[in-house]
Amino acid sequence: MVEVLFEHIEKKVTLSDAERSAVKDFFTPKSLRKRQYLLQAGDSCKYLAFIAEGLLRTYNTDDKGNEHVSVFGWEGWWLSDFNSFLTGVPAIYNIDAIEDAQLLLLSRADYEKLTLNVPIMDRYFRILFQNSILTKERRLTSSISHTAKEKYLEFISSNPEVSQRIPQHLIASYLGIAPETISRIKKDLLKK
Amino acid sequence: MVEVLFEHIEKKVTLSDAERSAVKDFFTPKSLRKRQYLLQAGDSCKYLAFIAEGLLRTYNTDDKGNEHVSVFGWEGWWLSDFNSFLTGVPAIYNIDAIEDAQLLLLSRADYEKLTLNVPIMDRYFRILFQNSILTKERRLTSSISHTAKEKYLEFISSNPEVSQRIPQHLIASYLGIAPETISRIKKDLLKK
DNA sequence: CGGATCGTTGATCAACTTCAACGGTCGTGG
DNA sequence: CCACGACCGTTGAAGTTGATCAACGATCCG
Repeated sequence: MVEVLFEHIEKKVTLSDAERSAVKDFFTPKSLRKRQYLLQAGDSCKYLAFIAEGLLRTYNTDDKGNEHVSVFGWEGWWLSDFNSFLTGVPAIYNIDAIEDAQLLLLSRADYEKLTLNVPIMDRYFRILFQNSILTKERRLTSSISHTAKEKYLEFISSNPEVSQRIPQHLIASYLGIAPETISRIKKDLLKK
Repeated sequence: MVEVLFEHIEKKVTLSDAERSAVKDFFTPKSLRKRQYLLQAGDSCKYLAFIAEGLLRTYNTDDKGNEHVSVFGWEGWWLSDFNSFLTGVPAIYNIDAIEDAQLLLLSRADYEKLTLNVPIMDRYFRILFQNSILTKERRLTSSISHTAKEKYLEFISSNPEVSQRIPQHLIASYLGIAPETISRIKKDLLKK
């Protein structure tokens, strides 16, 4: 399981054997069943979770009781309520499993220790976050300037495999459009 | 001018004198007049720009010729077309000055050198990006789940001073709503 | 002074949401 | 092992929000 993690890390930085074994010790494996929570809003988010296998979602519930998916995570991604994780305030997001999952957890304290003891991990996370910013930037632009149809097509074409694994009403929630609208978009596409 | 930069850096990490003078050498000052471009779409983005003074915007122009502001930057922020900066591909964003500005530029090569020579700067950027992710996360949630009115109110209340300095049609563009809509929202608010 | 820039207002229109009802499929407990 | 309920997607009809188009007024600046 740790191999998935190293594989992912070594796409971005090179680790010595010493570093590799130092890194390994900070992580705790955890498995999650479908529908099981990793984090519930209101709790403090104790961990950064690396997904070795499976599919999860981060979502929040607004004042009117509507759920909004904000992130999907699958093999090779990290999830957490970052704000809660970093500052200790109660989480506003829930995280649960869409598919059974295998995770590697990193606690707040260990995150600090890891980046201090193994400086190259600062670099790894810096690069990771850099890429994450690019992704969010793109999504923001898309969310602001594209139609529902464009957003949907963009999503499935930039995530061809995972989009198959995610129920459509969750994709709708992620894109901020009504599930019925996706239904109609698909119908519309078939006509042509 | 460099003091603004150090002030900002030292909010996140502590620098030794040696580090401080090492860091300083990597930056080139540049001043920009109102309306002047820092970057034009199509060019490659050569620099990360730290804003010591002034106000800038990042925007792109879509197929229909509409401009979409994606980021505002002011004192203490960094701007660039990240993707272009990191990968060298032509920029899709324009960056120009809304107010006269004083910048400190960091080239791609120097960014690499800086983070390699002064590892604590990896940490600085890691923390910077961490925060940037939080901001974008929030904006994404807002953009997906809030009404035009809520987005507008959120923007001015979370950016009380700068929002005064930005023309309203640019705020509209940033929020992805029509300028007329902001006009009507304001009118509506006055009634109460 | 005259044009460019920015905000306002009114009228119309389109995209998408909401509400309601229905059909299919999956999984769990009797 | 079947039946029932939860879950998910689909379809139709009606309603709303916000965009678009057009015209106008104000202000700023060269």
